[in-house]
Amino acid sequence: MALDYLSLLNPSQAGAVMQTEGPCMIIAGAGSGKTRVLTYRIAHLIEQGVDPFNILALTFTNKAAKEMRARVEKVVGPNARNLWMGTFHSVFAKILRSEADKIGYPRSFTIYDTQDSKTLIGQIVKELELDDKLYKPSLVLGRISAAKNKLISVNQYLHDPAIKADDEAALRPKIGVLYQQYQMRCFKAGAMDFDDLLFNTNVLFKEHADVLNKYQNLFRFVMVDEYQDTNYSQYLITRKLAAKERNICVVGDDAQSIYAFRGADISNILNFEKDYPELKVFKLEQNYRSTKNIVWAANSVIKNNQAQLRKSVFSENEDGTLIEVIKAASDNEEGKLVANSIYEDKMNQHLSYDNFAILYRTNAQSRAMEEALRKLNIKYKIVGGLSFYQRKEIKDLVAYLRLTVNQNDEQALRRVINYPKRGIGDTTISKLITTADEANHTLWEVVANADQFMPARVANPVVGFAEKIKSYMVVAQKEDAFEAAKFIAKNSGMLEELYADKSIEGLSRYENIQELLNGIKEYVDDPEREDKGLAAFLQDIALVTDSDVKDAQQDGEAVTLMTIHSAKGLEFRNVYIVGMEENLFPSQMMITSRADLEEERRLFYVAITRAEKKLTLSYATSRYQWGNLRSCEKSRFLDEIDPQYINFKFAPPTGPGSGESPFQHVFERRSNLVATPPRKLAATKYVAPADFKPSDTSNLQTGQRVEHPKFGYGTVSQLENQQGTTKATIQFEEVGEKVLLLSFAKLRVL
DNA sequence: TGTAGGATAATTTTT
DNA sequence: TTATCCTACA
Repeated sequence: MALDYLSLLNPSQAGAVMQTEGPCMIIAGAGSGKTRVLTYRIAHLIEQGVDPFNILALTFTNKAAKEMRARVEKVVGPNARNLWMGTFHSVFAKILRSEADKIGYPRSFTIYDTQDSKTLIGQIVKELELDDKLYKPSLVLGRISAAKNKLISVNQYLHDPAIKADDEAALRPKIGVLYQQYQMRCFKAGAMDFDDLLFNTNVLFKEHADVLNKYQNLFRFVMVDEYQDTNYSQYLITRKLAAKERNICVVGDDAQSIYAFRGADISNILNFEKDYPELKVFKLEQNYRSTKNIVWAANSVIKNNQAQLRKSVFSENEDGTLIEVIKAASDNEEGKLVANSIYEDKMNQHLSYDNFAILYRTNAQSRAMEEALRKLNIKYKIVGGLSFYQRKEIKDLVAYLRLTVNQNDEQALRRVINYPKRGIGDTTISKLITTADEANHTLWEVVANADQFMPARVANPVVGFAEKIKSYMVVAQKEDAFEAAKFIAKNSGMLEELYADKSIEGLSRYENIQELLNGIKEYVDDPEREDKGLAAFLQDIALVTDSDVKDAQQDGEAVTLMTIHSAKGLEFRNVYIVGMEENLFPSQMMITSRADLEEERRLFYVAITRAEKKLTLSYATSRYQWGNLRSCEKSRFLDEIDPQYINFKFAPPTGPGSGESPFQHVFERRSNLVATPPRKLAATKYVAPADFKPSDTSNLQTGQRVEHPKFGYGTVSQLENQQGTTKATIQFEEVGEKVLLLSFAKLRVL
């Protein structure tokens, strides 16, 4: 069997797979078969007789973990399910769940998401009567988070003169106090934020040698993917776990380090060599993913960085097509040109929309792209952005569930104590909080016994609320997560309230709740699930990101839209990197220091290397920002690509009907012309009649007049049949020529 | 206490 | 442009 997969690997890959004992570092260039090596390495371990329960493999996303588990399973069979595989956060949350009492937290602790943390900080700032302009929650949380990632405790923070000087220089001397208060409130609420999961794991291992010992014996083989993205806290956890057996293998690529803003520290790679002098290093430099042109272009970009481990990534694939650059006059036109290009390539090369990805620096850029894709009836899916679990109605129901599991969860309590309305106002809530503070009770104790602290008239609804929650606790103890959630959704009055709202949003909120319940049902019905309780479910979803959710419900082929950050680790045949403009990419916040700019450049490197066959870059000379037009300059990164890999392509002739001559993908290398705002307001905007009904278009003829709900009236000028689908070219009166697929387009024949 | 409407701020990237 | 926050009034 061993020979079997060795034949699939090149010498350095095989070396890394066979090196199972002792510390090992794999420097893996982009597209060099890193996942394949990790997969076979795990498979190899198992075939050598290592029990999967003794293997810990840490990844950065749930998706990567899931994918790797599936791939290992293909090689070694169902045994792979017993692997400890997951993100740092999910694996250690799981461990903390069984050990939390040792460090003073309840085992059913809540995980605060970023929003909970920010809200709490905002509340503390208010309570301490600090200036909320100065102490913005996101800034304060960033400071706290950075401290935790470096394992700086509240006490250390308060007593460190350097930190003190820093905060005072920034005119924010109270950050330490806020950190202290925040930490205390979280602790009281039985809650940990994302960083606490790692911080407290360190505390646990430090203070309880027996526990550390237990996991050292359990995890005889430790593997870490994307090692360049680990922070100090994560580094220390893995070092401790591997201290005994020293069987640790890390995989990383310094050129792809893009999470320094989250505390990731490239020096972990350098530290690694110091910690394990007997280290074996493997370099994977052959790129199997991309064409030569793409690899060369990427190399020409990254060599502008000073700080990097030298390695030479090369490709033996075909040269491939040159990189195309699209220049657009505005963000909307950029969308249009990209969408057109996707449509053309799909048709000409008989591709599926799954082969395309549009990558951008910020989530806000997705909108222009979406609009353009919708106009051409191109299906797309968005990864990231507002997560399902961040929607209001979902958070509301989840807050009820959280409160049922952990009554001290302050943020959950505040969220639902007066939702649906039960006559508990802000005054009452602040009174409850101050009472709890003064009498040194938890908020829940005061809520449950409100009648002892305030007049009956105000206290009654509060006590009633507490009784409700108590009854949920009973249900949750007897029933599984689904039954409990269903009961709570009904009994809380949430379902009723949402059902009564007949607006479009109201309807979709109601559906979202149903979807959440379906999700819980699925969770409970999973035959391999051991713990079907509410607490386990909540723990699970707290660490789910939307890339995971969206992936699960992919239906049919669609173009993928996402930020470059979330594209890491993925690959697509044709990739579009949009918004190649100064102050956008590189981002305005990242151009002041060399280190930041280099991280931004690595991000560009990551983006380029996602493409297998064709890469297209685009930029706009003007862009809407906060409702008004700003002119933009093309990104410095464009000039860093060696021009020999770029196609200086001129535009196809302007089509009839498009009055504003939008098709100018002229790449002007030396042009410093200031953009002229191109956009004129649409004078008469066509509005579809309310009773618009699409007709059967199977017998459509050229010359016929049609109506489209978005484009208005037009005449069919051309019909074209391609592999069973019919393309219609239509001259619309207001928006000009459009090419529509009849199977998608909603047309009414007049 | 609840609501409506105006003022105001905001866009980096994510577990 | 949009979302959230705050204030004034019922």
